[in-house]
Amino acid sequence: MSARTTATKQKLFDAALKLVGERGAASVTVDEIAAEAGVAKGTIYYNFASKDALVEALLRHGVEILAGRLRSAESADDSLEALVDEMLGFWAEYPAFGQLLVSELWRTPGQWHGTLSLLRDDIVSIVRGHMKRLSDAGRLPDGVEVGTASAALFGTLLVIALDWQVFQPERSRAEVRDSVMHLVRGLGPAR
Amino acid sequence: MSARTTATKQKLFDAALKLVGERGAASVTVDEIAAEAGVAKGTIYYNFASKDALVEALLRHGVEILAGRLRSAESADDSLEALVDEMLGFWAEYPAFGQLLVSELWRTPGQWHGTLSLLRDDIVSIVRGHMKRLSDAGRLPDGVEVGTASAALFGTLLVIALDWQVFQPERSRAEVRDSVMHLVRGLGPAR
DNA sequence: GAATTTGTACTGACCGGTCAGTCTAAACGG
DNA sequence: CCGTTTAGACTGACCGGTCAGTACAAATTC
Repeated sequence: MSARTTATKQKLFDAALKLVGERGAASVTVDEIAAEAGVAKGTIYYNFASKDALVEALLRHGVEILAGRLRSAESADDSLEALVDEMLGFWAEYPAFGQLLVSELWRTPGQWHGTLSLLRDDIVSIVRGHMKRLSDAGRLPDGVEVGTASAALFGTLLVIALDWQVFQPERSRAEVRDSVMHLVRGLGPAR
Repeated sequence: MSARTTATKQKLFDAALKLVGERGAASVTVDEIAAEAGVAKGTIYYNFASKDALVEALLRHGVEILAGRLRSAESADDSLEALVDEMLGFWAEYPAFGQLLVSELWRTPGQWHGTLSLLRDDIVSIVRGHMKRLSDAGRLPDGVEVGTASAALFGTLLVIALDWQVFQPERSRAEVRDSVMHLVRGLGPAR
């Protein structure tokens, strides 16, 4: 794949992500994506087999970036705060990807359900590995089921990040991160 | 409104909820909804001004039910467990409504964003009232910001319920509820 | 000169919305 | 009682626009 096609695909990803995240995959037209990317419609069909294939590639691409970030964040600082912070940073940078993901991930017989299940597992298993390591090091309280907790943490962070972006954009990332940490460790009855 | 139209609207809500939840509002056709409800297409337009209006009515209807449940649950048992349990029960009963909500709620300039913001506030404020009462009674740890926490709790429960329905349907409601409570009060570093 | 992109024009299936007409049960009049 | 009218609810064929995908010749890039 030449550098030129890579650049074209990148433009298409950016454009598609923006539009699809905002308005949903089904209601965005291929012509709009082409216009937003500043590219001819034919180019889309030269690079992708169909509109669906473009969206699927977009999903894979996004998850790849997120997975990469989580892995490198983990090697830099293995605390739970660091993981949460990195994920919030990703969602802040690609809010449209969060919107896309959240609106497709739990659609039972959706066209991307198979793909998305696998992608979800990618991310959740990274989180799980992270938490497992914390747990083994005795840095998590006893009794936390790592599998359940990591799936829940991923979903929770996703919606909290979206809520932040959409309904409370004035809050800072650090503030949100602290709220999450606080929520996640402090909401029990007074002790 | 006659009993007949009420029944028709109910059939339309059921049909629309099923299809729209599964496949998304934009990709479900009015003909499909009519067929699923066992009703002629014209009937839909007799009862609702447009496809959008139908979906909007559906959103209001669903939130009304949820709000009613939360209010009555609160009067029966004011613990946090009871609130969580009731909400999980609602999502278990209307999974398609959860799918619809999650895929539209955070769509920034979406056609239903205005309506949805208000509906979200309805629910969140019920949760907030509930938590405020717990907080005043000294049954929450100090420092919990009730506003933030209630929005986060609502979103968190929504995605956890969806994840439960879609990816881990074999788990029982009580089991999920306990995980949530555990997550929400126990994930901090070992103390 | 091969690969990629462009621009424009086109097709055909699909879909939201319309509308003239049907059905039915209740109200009315004799 | 019984024919007639009225009104609300419902029907489904149809129309017009939209949109994914195709076609292709010319231009651009490597």
